[in-house]
Amino acid sequence: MRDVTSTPRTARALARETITRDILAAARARLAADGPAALSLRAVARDVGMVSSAVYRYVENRDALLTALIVECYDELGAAVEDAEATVPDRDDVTTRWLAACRAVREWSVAHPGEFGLLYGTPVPGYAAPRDTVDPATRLVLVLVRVVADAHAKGAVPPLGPTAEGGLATLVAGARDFVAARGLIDDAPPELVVRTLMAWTTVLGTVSFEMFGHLAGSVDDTAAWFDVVALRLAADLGIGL
Amino acid sequence: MRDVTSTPRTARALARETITRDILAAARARLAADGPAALSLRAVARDVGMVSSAVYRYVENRDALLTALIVECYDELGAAVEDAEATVPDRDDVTTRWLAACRAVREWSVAHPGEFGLLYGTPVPGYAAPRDTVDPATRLVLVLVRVVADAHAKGAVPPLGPTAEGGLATLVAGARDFVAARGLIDDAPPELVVRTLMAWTTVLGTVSFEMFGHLAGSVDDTAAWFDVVALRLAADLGIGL
DNA sequence: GCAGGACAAGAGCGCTGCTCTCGAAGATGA
DNA sequence: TCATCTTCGAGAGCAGCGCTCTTGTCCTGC
Repeated sequence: MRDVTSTPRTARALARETITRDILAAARARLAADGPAALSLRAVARDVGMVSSAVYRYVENRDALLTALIVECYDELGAAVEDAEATVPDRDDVTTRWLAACRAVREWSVAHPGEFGLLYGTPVPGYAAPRDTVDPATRLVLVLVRVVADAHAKGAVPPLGPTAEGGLATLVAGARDFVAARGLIDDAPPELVVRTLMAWTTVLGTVSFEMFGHLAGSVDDTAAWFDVVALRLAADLGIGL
Repeated sequence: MRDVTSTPRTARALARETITRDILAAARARLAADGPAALSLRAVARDVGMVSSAVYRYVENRDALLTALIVECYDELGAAVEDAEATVPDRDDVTTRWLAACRAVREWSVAHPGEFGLLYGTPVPGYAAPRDTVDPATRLVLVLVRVVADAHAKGAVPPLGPTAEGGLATLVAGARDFVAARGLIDDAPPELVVRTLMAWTTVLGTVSFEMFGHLAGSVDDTAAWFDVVALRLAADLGIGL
């Protein structure tokens, strides 16, 4: 976002920076309050004491504002999960590290429902997430993968699936390249990759269900339910007892 | 929706019925084309050749229109899954029945992205799904539960989870009541209920990931990926080989 | 046949995203 | 220092939105 090419920090450039930050902060507050679809550029303009046309000096359009918010939220969520996982003292206790990371995902989501909807809900109508957003999105997944990779290095092996055909490797080729490129596991067992991807899907699905109200009537104590799910996923991954 | 109390089918009542149907159909088309958040009452009014205020004679407001569409979509999806599961000839082949039902969920969703977003995506801003929508929503889940119940009756038992504490029963009390009230399994094993709920979450999570683009870069052949997931879920449920 | 009700259309309110113009203020080169 | 050039904020305006109210017309039940 900030220009690297040592721009002279004139009064104008400084003002521009702070005002841009203000606009983003106001938009973030609106997002938290009303949800992504109701985010109105005019409303954030009023919040920062500007007329709507003036904010177009700082933000290209509504979509650009949403993109900036998406990046910010992915980053915040990723950081929260990183912190939660990193503060588990016993680094050998992979199950606890897994649980801590998963819990952090849910807790951030519960605390930020509007932001969650922006990240993982229905894409805003005409809006297509640009490339800038995929990188911050991986930050969170990386934490989970790292935990699984550590467990795998310690000898944990997931139970084999029903059809252990060779085509599995090409099916999840993208995901395998992803972990290999980051030096986590090279030549990861396809079954492990499949199970990790499934687990991540279930984690987010569980949070989604809770956030969007699809668990109503089936489960009351959603926090306890989430823990049960996360622990069973750990077992399916070959982690834990 | 339709009045049961034998309304005299005068020309006016007849016209009212067909026009209401036209409006719903137009709204459905708009929903499929533009997604739920962009559904505009004025646009559907134009599509049916009316002025916007005239539509309010037939639809209370935008939320009511959305509710009607939600019910219609849940019903359509439920019927599709029911059909797919029912046409599996070998009723003893529970795995195939499970796979057929799961595939139907994905295929309907892929064919109806806008509708999927309405059902399982971010709730529309000020909109809260009324009670009318929860019943049609269960139709689809019921198919999956019935398959699991049949497998259970045949002796299938899911692998025990990591912590088989007694609290599990109260945690999923709502879901157990749900299946008991419909005479599927009374006194269902909590572990089975947990596993079924988890499986349903993963199925929808997988479809969600595909629909909302979170699988991009990890998996290319999403249809094959879905089958792999569904089969592993069957295994985790104690169904299948 | 006539009164009452259903209906379609139009105007209007306040909101939205976004564009264009204009005057003021800050930055910059001669 | 001063003229120029750029940036900025405000305002007006366009087209669209959900929704309400009024008006005139047509249909239906008595």
